[in-house]
Amino acid sequence: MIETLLARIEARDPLADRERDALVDAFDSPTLVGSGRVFIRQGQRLDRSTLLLSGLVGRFKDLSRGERQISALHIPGDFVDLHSFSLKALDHNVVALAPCMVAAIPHTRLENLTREHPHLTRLLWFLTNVDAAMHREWELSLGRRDAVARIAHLFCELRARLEIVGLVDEGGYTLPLSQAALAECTGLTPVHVNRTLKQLRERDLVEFRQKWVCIKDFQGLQQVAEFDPAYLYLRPECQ
Amino acid sequence: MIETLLARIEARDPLADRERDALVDAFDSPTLVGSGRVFIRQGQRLDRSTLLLSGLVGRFKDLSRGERQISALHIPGDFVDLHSFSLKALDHNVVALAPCMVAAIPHTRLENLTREHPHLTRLLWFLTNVDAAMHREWELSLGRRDAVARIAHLFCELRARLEIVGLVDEGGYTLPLSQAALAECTGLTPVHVNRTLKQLRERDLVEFRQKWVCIKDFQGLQQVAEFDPAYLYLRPECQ
DNA sequence: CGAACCCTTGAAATAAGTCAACCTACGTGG
DNA sequence: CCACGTAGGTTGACTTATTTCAAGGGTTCG
Repeated sequence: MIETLLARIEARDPLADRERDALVDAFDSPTLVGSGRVFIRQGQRLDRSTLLLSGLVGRFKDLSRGERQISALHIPGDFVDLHSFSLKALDHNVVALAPCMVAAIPHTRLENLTREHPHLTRLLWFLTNVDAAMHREWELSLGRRDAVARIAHLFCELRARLEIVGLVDEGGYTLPLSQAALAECTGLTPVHVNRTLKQLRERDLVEFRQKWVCIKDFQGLQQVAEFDPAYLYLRPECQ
Repeated sequence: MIETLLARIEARDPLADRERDALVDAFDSPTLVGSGRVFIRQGQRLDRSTLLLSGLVGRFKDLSRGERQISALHIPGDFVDLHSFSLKALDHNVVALAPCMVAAIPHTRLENLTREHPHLTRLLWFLTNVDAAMHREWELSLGRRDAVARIAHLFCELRARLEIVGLVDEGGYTLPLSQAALAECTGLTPVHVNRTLKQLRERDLVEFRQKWVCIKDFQGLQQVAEFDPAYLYLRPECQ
C-alpha cells in the first residue's frame, strides 16, 4: 500500500528508480493501530513519521472545556505527520478513527533521504504543502460556510481524495465516522450535524448512514458546497 | 530585514556561513507593494516566492457571495508564499494589508539551494510547517472558540510573533487592520467584531484603536483565549 | 438480555448575523 | 480653509442559525 503514496507523488512528478527504492526501503514494517487510539500526543517528541496504509486518521486539538476540533482527516496513502520530521514535537494529537495499518519512517532515514535525494525531498515537501492547502480550505469552511455547505464540502473533498486511491464505489464510499466526529471536523454540535444530514438527505444530495456516504447528486452537492478540487493538487497541470 | 528571517531560522538551528550566504544571495532586491493590492491571485502560476520585509500581508480565499476568509496573516520576516515553490499555483490570494516591502527569491534559485544545501532546505521546509501549524490553530479558533476568545487569541498570537521581530512596544503593537479585515480573519461580521472589541475593552483586556493594539492585561487575555504559544515553534526547545 | 453507544427529534435559549441609522476622522478639491 | 465625500466605527432593534437540554429509539455486541 506504499504504492498509493508513490502513485500520489508520481502523479505530481515521476521518480527515478533510485529515489523510489530509497523511499520504499526507508519504511519500517507495517503495524496495526486500534480504533479510537490516540497514538500521537500533542507535545510528545517524535523520531519517526507515519504513513497511513489503511483506515482513517484524524488530527485534533482541544480546548479546556473538552471541545475538540479535528483539523485534518487522513486516508490511506497520506502521511499523517510528515511535518513531525521538522517540527519534532507536534502541536496536535493524532487519533485512529478506525482500525489502521501504518508504516513508520524514522527521521534519521528521512534526513538521509534529504541529503541524497533533493528531488524526492521537494516532493515530500510538496506533500506537506498540500496538507496546508487543505487546512486553508477548512478554515474557509469553518469561517464562512454554513452547516449544510460545510458538511457537503467535506463529503466532496473526501470523495475526490478517496477516488484517486480507488476507494470510491458506485459514487459512494465508506466513512467510519460517527456524527459526533463529523461535528468535530466541522465545528458544529452533534445535534446540529444530525439535523443538517437530514436536510442533505431530504434535498437528495447525500445520504450518510452506517458509515457509508452515498452521493445522490454530486453536481448538486458540489454546487451547495462551492467545491473546487484545485486546492487538493491532484492533477499535475501546474507543476 | 532579511536578518529577521535569518534570526528566525537560526533560533531553530544555526546556519553555516555558506548556507547563510547562499540564502541571502538568492534574493532579488526589495520592491514596494501598495496597500490593498492583491499581488498574488489564486491559480496564477508563480516562479518566485516572496519574503515580507515590512508591512502586513493577508492570504485569503472567498466564496461566491463575496465573503472572504483570511487564512493567514504575515508579519515582517515571514515568507508569504514559500509553499508556491512546490505548489506553483496557489489555492489562495495574497493581499498587502498595508504598504509592504518585499523581496523575491526565484524558484530556480530555491531549487539550486535544495540541491546544494539539504540542511538549509530542511529549515525552509520547517518554516512552511510552522505556517501549517498556525492554520491548525486558526481552525481551532474558527471551529470552537467564541467571538471574544477568537479575537483575544488573534491578538495574543500577533503579540507573540511580533515580539520576536522586535515590533512590540510597551506591551502594544501596530496592527494596520480595519474591523472589517479583523472580521475576515475571525470568521465574524464586522458589526460583531465591533461589539466584541467593546467587550474586550470593557473587561480591561485589550484596546484596539487607530491601528494600535494596546494590551492591558496579557495574562487575562491569554486565559480568555486559551493561548499557548507552543504551536508557533518560536523556542528551539524541541528540535 | 442488558449496556453502551449512537442517532433522532422537540422545545427553549443564545450567539452571532442583518439591516439601518448615525457618527467620526480623514483627505481631496473647490 | 471650508465643504464634501468616503471609509470606517458605533449602536439599536430585530432575525436567524446554531446550541443546549432533554427525552426517546435503534443497533450492536458482549
